[in-house]
Formats: sequence, structure tokens, C-alpha cells
Amino acid sequence: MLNDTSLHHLDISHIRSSCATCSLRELCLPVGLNDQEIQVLGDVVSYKRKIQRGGYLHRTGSQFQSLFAIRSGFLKTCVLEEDGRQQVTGFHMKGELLGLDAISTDTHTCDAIALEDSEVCEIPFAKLEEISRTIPSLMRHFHKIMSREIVRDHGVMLLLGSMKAEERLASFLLNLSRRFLMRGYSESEFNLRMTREEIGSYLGLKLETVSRAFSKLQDENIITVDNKHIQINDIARLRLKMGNSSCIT
Amino acid sequence: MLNDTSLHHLDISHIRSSCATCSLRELCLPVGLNDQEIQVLGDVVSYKRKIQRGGYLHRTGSQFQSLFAIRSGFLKTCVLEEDGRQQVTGFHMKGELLGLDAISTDTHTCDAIALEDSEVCEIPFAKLEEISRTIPSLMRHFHKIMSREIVRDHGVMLLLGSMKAEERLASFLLNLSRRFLMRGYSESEFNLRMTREEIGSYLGLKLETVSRAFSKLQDENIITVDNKHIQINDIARLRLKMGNSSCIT
DNA sequence: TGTTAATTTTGATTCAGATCAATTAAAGCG
DNA sequence: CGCTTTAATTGATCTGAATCAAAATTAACA
Repeated sequence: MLNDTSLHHLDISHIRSSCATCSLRELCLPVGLNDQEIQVLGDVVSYKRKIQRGGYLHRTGSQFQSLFAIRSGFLKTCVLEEDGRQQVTGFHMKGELLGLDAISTDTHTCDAIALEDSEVCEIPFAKLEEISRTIPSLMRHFHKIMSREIVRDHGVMLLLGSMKAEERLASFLLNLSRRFLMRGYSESEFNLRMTREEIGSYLGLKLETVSRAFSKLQDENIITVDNKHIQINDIARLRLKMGNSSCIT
Repeated sequence: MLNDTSLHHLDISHIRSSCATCSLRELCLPVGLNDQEIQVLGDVVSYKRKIQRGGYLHRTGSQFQSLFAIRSGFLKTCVLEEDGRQQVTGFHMKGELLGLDAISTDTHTCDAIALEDSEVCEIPFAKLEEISRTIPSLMRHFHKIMSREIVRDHGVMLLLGSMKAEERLASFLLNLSRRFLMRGYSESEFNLRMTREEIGSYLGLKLETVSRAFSKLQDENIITVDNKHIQINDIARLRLKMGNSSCIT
């Protein structure tokens, strides 16, 4: 499933320059850096890695070396218990940074699995720390990214701790909508990459409950559901459904 | 409620040296630093602040300047909604670092409220970032602390998303137990600082359900409850109650 | 392209936890 | 110290979501 070895015989220098120039700017890290700083960062972002749908980017317990910046595709992260219990902790798309949880123990604490064919840039963490010493704005920005992850998690905790099924689904859809919009896609029409079961795991619901909540929102003409294809017909009413909660980040 | 001004006419240099010498080592930050580095860090940890029971360390929306290292006492953090919905996101004790969520937007995203009279050391964040450039092990350690917070939150998400009431309470008690033990207190006997309602908010349960879960565990002779005083009689069985889930951190 | 497997929807039933309500116990406080 | 307020327990009832079950739809793949 893992196909990291498949890249080893490629022209690394080409990939490197590709990372440093054309697309590094699309990642979340280089915000506010000048050209020279981006060049330095580009030298650190060593190479691209492709993960096929269903493949693992990393597994719980595996050694931590690098953060991963998603360049394209869609992934989920999930923690799982000995007793089989599983919890999806997040869905991740282009521009987002994966692996932050692993810094604490130098070991990944969750699985990261591609929900569609994806590409990530590997960022050796030791090198990132090193150059962030000389580029204060990079360090600052990296801290903000970690902090944002904490804030996001608090939002999910609020959702899991105090919302009911329909509110959770509304919140989830609005969150996706906003993230698609930010990336230049439609905020009102998109395809889900995950199953009802994965949505349920993320939202603390069973898949049947998720399905019923979809149907309910459709019956009220707030959304139109065609399997994985979602159309938001009335975003204002969808926001009301959420119970005036602030959108999770 | 806030009594930060009450300290302004105190002898700061004394407080500073007090922070730098006798107790800075107790905080979570100086792990692995040498004496000189601790001295540098001590100069940054500017002064102590006392918060009375019920007082706010910071409020949602207030400007972020400093992290706070808890030197003594017990606090809760909670996010709240316009519609009054409230979610306790954590309980915090000696040695822990508060304010990490605020880095992302330079604004606090939650309230931090003292559950008993508490003392914190204020750590101006800009200065911390500055000196962490020259003390790599401090930077590394700070990153680990942020990462640990993310891992902890994922643990809570697992709890909220997939455990039932009794499992949640068992998990909660074991977590407290372990943290008290780490600080040199009894792991089997302690006083809760929070109400049933606050526990419920943290665990995504109503206070009545929390109370019933306490009673149930007591009926089974796993714990003895006397209002806020908890004695764990059979920690092994309490762990079993959790359903073999890994303890939240 | 046909066959199998996985996913989704919908219905019927059950149950854990919420809600409502009343009592008891503990904590503030003049 | 007694009085008031707040917190905790326990019981009765209700309800939202889980569970069980079956059918329908879609995706995988040989």
C-alpha cells in the first residue's frame, strides 16, 4: 500500500525544485516569507510522496521524522483502540499539515489514510526546527499552525460534547463548505470523499444516524444529497440548524 | 475577580528571582536545560500572578500576550457559544501550560477560570519565541508540549465520540489519578476541585448522569465517593471499566 | 460486463442518557 | 450560628440515537 519506495529512483533534484518553486507557496507554511526564505524552506521540503487511495501515509506507532504538507488529495486521520474502537480525528485536504501529534513522543499517534489518491510533501522536522531559528516569521507561523490545530480540536470537542446529530452534521457540512471555498472550489456543491461510517466516527454517531440526518436535511430542502454528492441549497438555514454555534475551524 | 493589579506594587525583582530559581524547575518548560539556560528562561518568566477561586486568568476574546505556567492551584478552561452552550475543554494543574490556543489568532479562544486559589507564572510569548531561537532544546520542548496538547485533545475526542457514561467517568478518574501521582500526591485518594456539572460538561454528560455513574462505581466497590472526596479502591477494575481504552493524556 | 462486495437507505425496536422533579447535603455568609 | 444558596443524589419518565434487520444502490473487479 505504501509506495514511498517507488519515488526513490526519480530525479530528486527536479522534484525538489518543483516543491520549492511552483507549489510550496500553496502550502500552509510559507505565509509571509520573502523569496529567499521560501528558497531556504524549499530546500528542506525534500520530496513528494504519492499515496494511493486506501494507502497509509503513516501508522500509529511508526517513527516520526517528518511533517507532511498535503499537496493534493484527501486524507483522514484516526486513532484506534486495542478493543477495535476507532475514532476519526480529522479529514484533511490540500495545504494542510499532518503529523503534528507525533512531535510529542517522536512516534505517530494516529493513522493517516488517503481517501483518494494524494500527494504530500515531506518536511523533515529537525530541519524545519533548524531553519525556523533563522526565520522568525516561519517559526511564528508554525506555532500558529499548531495552535490552530488545538483550537480546531476544541471545536470538535464542543461538537461531540454538546450537539445533537443534526447539528453535528450541519456543522460538519459547513466546515467542509468553508474549506472548499477557501481553496477556490464551490462552497455549495461538492463530493464527499468519506463514507457515512467515517463521517459517523468523526461526529460520534452511527452510520445509520448520519444517513437519517442527511435525509432529514434533504426533506427540509436545505441540502440535496445524491450519495456522495452534496448540494447545499440554503446555507443560511443550514447555519441555523447548527444552533448558532461558531463554525469549527 | 481579576486581581492582577494587586501584584504591581510588589518587589518584582524578588518575584523574578523566585521564579527563576526555586520553582521554575517545577514547570513543564525547563526540562533538559542547563543552569545557564534556566537563568535565561527565568528572566523571561516575568512575574507571578495570583487568581482567586472563581477568578478569570483570561477570557475569550481578550488579547494574547503571554502563556501561563501554573505554579499552584487548579483551573478549568472552557469555550462557550452565543446560545449559552458551554464546554469545559480541560482541567489544569501545577506544572501545566495555559494559553496555547491563543497563539493562532493572538486572541484567547477560551476562558480560563480558577477552581481554587491559584498562582501562575506569566511567560511573554514573544520573549519565549525569541530565546527559544538560541536554546534549541527549549524550542524542541515547547513544540513537544504543544504536540502533547493535540494528542490529549484527540484522546478526549475518542472519549466523547465512542465511550459510554461509565467508561468516560472511569477514564476521567484514572487520568486525574495519574496526574496526581506524577505530582507526588496519592493516586488513590484525592479531592475533586470541580462540580458534577463541570465534570459533565467535560465528559459530554449531564450532571445527573455523572452522579449516577459515581454511585454505580461506588456500588461496585470500585471507588468510594464522599461528595468531592474520591477514593479509588480497585484501580485495576476501574481500568477495566474504561474498556481497555488507553488513558487520555 | 456480469458478479460480488461494500455502502447507503429506511423501518422497527430497544436502551442509555436526558429531562423533569423532589429531597438531601454542603457551602457561603450576614 | 442559623439562614440562604448552591451542589449532589435519587427516582420517574421521556426521547434521541443505537441496534437490529432488510432492501436498494453503488462500487469493485475478475
